[in-house]
Amino acid sequence: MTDLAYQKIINELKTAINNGDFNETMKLPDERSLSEQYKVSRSTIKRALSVLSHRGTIFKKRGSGTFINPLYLKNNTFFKYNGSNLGITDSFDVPGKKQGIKLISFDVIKADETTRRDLFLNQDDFVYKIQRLRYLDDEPFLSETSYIPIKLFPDLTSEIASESIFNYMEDEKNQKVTNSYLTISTEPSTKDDQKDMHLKTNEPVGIMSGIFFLNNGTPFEISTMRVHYKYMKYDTFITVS
Amino acid sequence: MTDLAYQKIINELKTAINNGDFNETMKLPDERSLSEQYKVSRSTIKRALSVLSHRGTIFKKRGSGTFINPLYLKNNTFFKYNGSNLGITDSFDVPGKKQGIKLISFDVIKADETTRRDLFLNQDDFVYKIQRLRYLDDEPFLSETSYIPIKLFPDLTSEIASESIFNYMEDEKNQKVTNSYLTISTEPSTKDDQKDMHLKTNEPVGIMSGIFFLNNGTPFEISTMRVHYKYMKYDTFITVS
DNA sequence: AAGTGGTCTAGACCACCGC
DNA sequence: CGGTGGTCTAGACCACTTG
Repeated sequence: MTDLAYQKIINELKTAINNGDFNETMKLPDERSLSEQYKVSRSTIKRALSVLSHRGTIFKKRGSGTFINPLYLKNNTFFKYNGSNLGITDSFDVPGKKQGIKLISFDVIKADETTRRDLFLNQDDFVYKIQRLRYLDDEPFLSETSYIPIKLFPDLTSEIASESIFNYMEDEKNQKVTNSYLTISTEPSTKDDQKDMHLKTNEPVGIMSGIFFLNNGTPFEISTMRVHYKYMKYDTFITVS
Repeated sequence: MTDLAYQKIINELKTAINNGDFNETMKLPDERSLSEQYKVSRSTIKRALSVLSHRGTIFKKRGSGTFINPLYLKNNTFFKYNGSNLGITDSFDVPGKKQGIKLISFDVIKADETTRRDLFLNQDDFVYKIQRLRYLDDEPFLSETSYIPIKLFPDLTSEIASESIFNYMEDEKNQKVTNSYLTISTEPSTKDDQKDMHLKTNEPVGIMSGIFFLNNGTPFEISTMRVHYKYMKYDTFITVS
């Protein structure tokens, strides 16, 4: 998949951590040892550890060592950023459950003012409006409304929209979605939510809404996702400055 | 405040960007030029640019150059944690509203197994258990349960706990909370939530639960916050790899 | 072909932790 | 004090974009 040294080390360390290889001490080998072990410079080790640290997998203590973040091992979240794909399909990958997508609607409309602003469009640009319902093992858990400029993806079809658009972009068009802004919030469920996701009247939805960008900085998609509250779990690791 | 080269460059570039110095082309000077200009190695420039890129301030295009993220200039509210404080008091700062804290309980208890593991404690370590209710303009909006090891803060008092603990740490003890690992989720409100935060039975709470770390990597506090759904808003910027 | 960012090295020196 | 992570250097070579 990748032949970069630091990526390879990231993956191997992640595997080792998930494997429980360091569970006794919760501590990783020191950087100089890892450098010898993987036969790379200490800088490359630092780079790999830095990525894992920003993901919240590990944290470092100057003078003491590098440790596994205990919360990472709890691993009880549904929305997981796996380090290589920002799409929902991959982010909500639940082992042992099969994902499905049902296309609810697929239209081309004139972008309204807000959409134009967020996607950097001109007055007369058109966008696809796509509504989809996502399933885990035939259980609906997420309802999604997306807007994509037609000029960025003129040959998008309802067939493509019935599966993972991001994966199609990446596999077939060699374009990658590399950045996203998301705002996470929550609301009581609407009647539609209750019908779509089999919710009781007192059960809420999580809302994830934001913009996705291609790697050249072009805004690609606006999306609002309404998520069954039991599947609404988002992990975040924040570092000041 | 800091005398690190890469931090200084981050701040100077940020100022220049906010100043509109690069607005004509939306492009920053190339790395080799910046390296000469700031009289540091190219690696140090790369480090500074990398931080700004992860914050979403800029993005880089191999072969082309480094560009300002247009969204950064358009809407600064996305960058909520670019400031310098992870505390709730500062994070939920709503202009024009006054924050208050009501201390519900303040105890010292023996840490249970999970707490011990998460805070890296020994068998017989004790922790403060602190329950607080937070207000905006006399309207309760967040209920918080926290655990802090007594050995990290032996002189913590109920008076201090009645105000911002993070600000006290920073101002009086010169210790800074620099990292947090939070899981965000949502649930129907409980009877207690409804009473605490004046919620209707169908109105949910947002839940933010996780660990806060000091800048030396020591886990400082475990916290679970139940938030009135209208105040539950979390912004994220994600960059692949 | 020239210019730009990406990866990686080998090593120096500093700052902090715990014994 | 020894061991750990943090900062920074000077440079080599690679991969991609653009004219």
